[in-house]
Amino acid sequence: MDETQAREAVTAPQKGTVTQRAIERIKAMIAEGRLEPGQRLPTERDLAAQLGISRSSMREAIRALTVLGVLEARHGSGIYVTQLEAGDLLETFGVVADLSRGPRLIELLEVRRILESTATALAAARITQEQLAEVEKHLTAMNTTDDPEEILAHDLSFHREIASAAGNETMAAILEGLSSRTFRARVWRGYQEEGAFARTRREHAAIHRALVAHDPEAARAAAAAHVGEVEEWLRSQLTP
Amino acid sequence: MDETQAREAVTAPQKGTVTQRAIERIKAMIAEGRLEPGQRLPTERDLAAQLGISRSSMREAIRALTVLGVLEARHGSGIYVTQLEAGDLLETFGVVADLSRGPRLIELLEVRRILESTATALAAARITQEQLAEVEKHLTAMNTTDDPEEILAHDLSFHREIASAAGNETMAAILEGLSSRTFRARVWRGYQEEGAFARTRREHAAIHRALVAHDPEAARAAAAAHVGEVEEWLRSQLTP
DNA sequence: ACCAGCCATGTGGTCGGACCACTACAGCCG
DNA sequence: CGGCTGTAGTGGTCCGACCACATGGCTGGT
Repeated sequence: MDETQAREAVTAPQKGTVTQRAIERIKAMIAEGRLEPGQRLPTERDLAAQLGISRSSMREAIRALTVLGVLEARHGSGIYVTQLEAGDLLETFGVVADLSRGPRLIELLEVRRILESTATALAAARITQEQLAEVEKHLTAMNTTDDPEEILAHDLSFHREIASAAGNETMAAILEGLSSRTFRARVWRGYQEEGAFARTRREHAAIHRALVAHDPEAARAAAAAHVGEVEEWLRSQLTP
Repeated sequence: MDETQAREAVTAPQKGTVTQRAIERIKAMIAEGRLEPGQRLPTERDLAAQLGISRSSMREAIRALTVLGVLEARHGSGIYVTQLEAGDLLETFGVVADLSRGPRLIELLEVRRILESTATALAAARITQEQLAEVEKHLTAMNTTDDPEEILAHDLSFHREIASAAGNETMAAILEGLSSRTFRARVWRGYQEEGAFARTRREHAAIHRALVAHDPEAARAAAAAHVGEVEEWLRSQLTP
């Protein structure tokens, strides 16, 4: 047993699986600042040797941190720490939305209503002319096409631009996850069949008016009503 | 159609790594309801054979879904689908908080302020006598000890009980992540050194009063002020 | 001298097999 | 009948080999 292994034996008392320990070690390295965003890590083989575990276990640890958006593996090049930006880390939030059903779907929508209304209110106070123009672009594009796929895409962009204008990228990323593609697609499926499409258009117009007027309270109310509308519909679907 | 496309048509679309595909396959199985919460999956060896990949790759996929809180592996027993409850899936949210620094920490705190104030307002309207008693238990316990570790624990429980009383488990789970252990510990380190401890006690008392009075507006204001206080302190620390 | 293209090197990605640690259950023994 | 033990089956770990890809230096031509 060499000195490295000897130190490990004292430092790391057998808690949990070796892979779990490896995950914690790497996370700790980043938290302590020993690994900067964008920096390249040692190779899988070296890392495994450093922690005294096999490459297989180390790969599982790396894979775990990869899906969490903390690390990024580039085939043939190396492993890198992500920029640790909101978007990188909160991508997993979409997974939650995708796998949630029934009552939890409504709870998620409730959270979205709270955040979206506040974000829209903030946006009304802070939005610039350029950002407003971008919002309008998606609004008109949404109203001039009949392709549901395209409408959905512009709808998402519409809200994303607003959330971004609120000046909190973290909140924007969370809302992005809560409005993830499959999540909305699932809800939309039966939603627009009930002729609620015109209403959605009116609600978007109301939000836009509040943004133009820089009226936070009106924006909050309009956004809350918009999400609440979907929320109510979904609630009625679950308890017929 | 070239040869590559022809081969893909017969076997499987070669998009991304095999592990990534395996993750998607399992996620899809759950999303489609073919795997129920709590259900036991086939063994790693069987799963690998079914998808035509090696056990190593399958293990990485399983590990990835494990850290996301979707699956749970019990040594010697098997792999199971979690209950897919908010707590299971949003545990990873704590990782984000742990690895966030600087401006993003403030953004996270801002999100927490929005959610916590709303949750506290909801709790004021809905809280029962039993839940109120539980809240009071942590409040008094927090005020009758000097052990910072214990104070922190009761502080966390205090807010968790309130969030739970709001009736939205998903929101409670998110707030739990935003107040994760290391996150708060980091902030507290220098915070209470500035004699802000008495103020924290007053703020908690104000929140409690609002809950007793079933006054949502007062509760919202008290909670917003409470989190905002920490937020302001942190902001001043970052831009000296 | 310069540049394009090739190729050696090193990296992550995949595979198969072996063994260990643990759980669960059936069957045995008291 | 109940507790105990043995055993089959599971996830956990390790090893070594090979593949796919990215990179940078080197070779060959111009």
